[in-house]
Amino acid sequence: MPEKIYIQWFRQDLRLADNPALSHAAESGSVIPVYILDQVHGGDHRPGGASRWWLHHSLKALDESLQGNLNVFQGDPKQILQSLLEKHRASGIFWNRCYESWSRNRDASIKQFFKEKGVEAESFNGSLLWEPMEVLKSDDTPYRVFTPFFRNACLNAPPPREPLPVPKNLSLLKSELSESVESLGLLPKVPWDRKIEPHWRVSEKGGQEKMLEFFEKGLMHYKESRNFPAKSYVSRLSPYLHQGQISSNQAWYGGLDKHSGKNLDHFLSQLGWMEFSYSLLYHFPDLPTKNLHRRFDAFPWNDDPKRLELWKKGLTGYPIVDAGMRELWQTGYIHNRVRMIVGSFLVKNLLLHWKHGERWFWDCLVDADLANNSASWQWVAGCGADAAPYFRIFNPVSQGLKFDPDGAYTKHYLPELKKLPGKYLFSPWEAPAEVLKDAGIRLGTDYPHPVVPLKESREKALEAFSMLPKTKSS
DNA sequence: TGAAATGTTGGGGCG
DNA sequence: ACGCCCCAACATTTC
Repeated sequence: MPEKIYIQWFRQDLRLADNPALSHAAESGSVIPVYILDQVHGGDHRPGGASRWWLHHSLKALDESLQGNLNVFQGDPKQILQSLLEKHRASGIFWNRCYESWSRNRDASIKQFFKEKGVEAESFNGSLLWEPMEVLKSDDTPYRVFTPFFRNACLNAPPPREPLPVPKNLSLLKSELSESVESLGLLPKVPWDRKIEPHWRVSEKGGQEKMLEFFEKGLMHYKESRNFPAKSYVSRLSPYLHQGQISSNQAWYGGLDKHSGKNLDHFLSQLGWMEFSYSLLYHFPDLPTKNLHRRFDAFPWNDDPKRLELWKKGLTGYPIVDAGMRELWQTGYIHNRVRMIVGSFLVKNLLLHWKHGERWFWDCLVDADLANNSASWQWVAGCGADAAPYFRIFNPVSQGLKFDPDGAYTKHYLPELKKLPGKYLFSPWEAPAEVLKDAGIRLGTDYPHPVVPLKESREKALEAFSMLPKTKSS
C-alpha cells in the first residue's frame, strides 16, 4: 500500500527546524510542501513592499532547503488547496496557526470544509510561546497590562515547547500545478531593494546565524546597550521571527541555554512583548485600525500631507528623527529606540494620526508584523494597551544627545551633518552662523529648518490631549 | 521604555 | 562668625 500523502501549508513559518506542522506531516507520510500567496484575504494588510521583498527571498531559500520541492501558488487558498488535494489524493493538510482575524476566519472555514469531506485538517502552534486563548486573567478577560501578563500569566504557565529538530527522511513531492516563486511578482519593479539587500541574509540559516551572533556578541550587553542605535547590541531578529525563519521558541531556549541574569531577562521580556502584542491582536481584532482606548477617537489630528511627506523622507529638520527615517528607507529596519523617537515625533509633535505611521512602517519594514506594528503604534500614541502616557513626549534633541552621544548613528544616515560639532548635531538651528559655515551647512539648503518648533508643538499636543474626554473605556 | 517646572539642599563668596 | 545670595545638584511634581 502506497504511503499516504499530506499537504504542509507554509505561512509564517518558513523554516524546517522547530516546525510542529511539518514534523507532524513528515511523521504521517509523504509531504507536499506548499506556499500560497493569499490574494483574497487581508485587505490593506497584505504584505507591504519590504515584506514582499523579504518573502521572495524567504521562499527562494525555503525552496532550496526543500531541494526545489516547494510548491508555490497565488490566489484563494481554499480553492488551491482543494485542487491540490484532489489532484494528488492527499489524506490531509497541516499548518501552523496565524492570529490575524481574517487568517483565523479563513483557516476555520478551510478546516471545516476539509473535515466535512473526511480529510484530515489540523493546525499547530508554531510561532507563539503561549497562545492567546490560554493566557487570560482569572475572570477570563484578556490582559491589558504587560507586566502581569508576562510575570503572572506567561511565566507561571507551563513552559513553552522545546524546539523540534528538522524532520528526518522528509519524503517530498512536487506538484506540476506549482508556479515559480518569481511568478508571484514579489520583487519591486523599481529596484529599490538593492539598497536594503546588503543588510540582510534572508533564509532560515541566515536567521540562525543572526541569532547565534547575537547570543555571542550582543546579549551580554543587552540591558544597558540596546538603547544605543550606533551599537549592534540589539538582536535584529524581528524580520526572521515575523516570517518564521526562526521561532520564538528557538530564541527563548537559545538564550536560556547560553545566558542568565538581567541581560537575559530583558531579552526574554522583549519576546514577551511580542506575545503580548499577539494576545492583544487576538482578543481585540480591531487593533490595527481602531484606538484601543476609544476616548482617543475624539482626538483632533492634523491633516497635513506635506508634513507627513517630510517625516517619511527624513526631512523634518530634527536629525535623530531624520536619521531614523532614512535608516528605515535604506535598510528596511529601524533600531527600536529610534522607532519610539520617530513615532513620538509623528504623533505628538506633528499631531498626525498614528495610522499614517503604521501604514508607512507596514510598507517599509522588513519586519512588518500586524500584531507588533499596530500594538506598538498604539503604544506610542498613548491610545494602546499599557501605553506610554500621552504626556510622555520625547525631545528629539535630548534623546539624540543621550542615546547617540558621539553622533555616529546620526552622521551615518545624515552625512550632510558630518562636520557639525556634537554640541549642535541634534539642534543645528541653534548653531552659530560661523559653526554652520565651518561645517559646510546652509540651513534650508543642505539640511532643512525644523518643520515645527519643538516647544510650541509639544505644548499644542499637551493641550489637545488634555481636551479629550476623561471617560475610561475601551 | 520622558521632559520641564518647581522645590530643596548645601557649599562658597562676600559684606 | 553670621546672614545673605547665588547656583549647581538633586529630588519631587506636573504635564
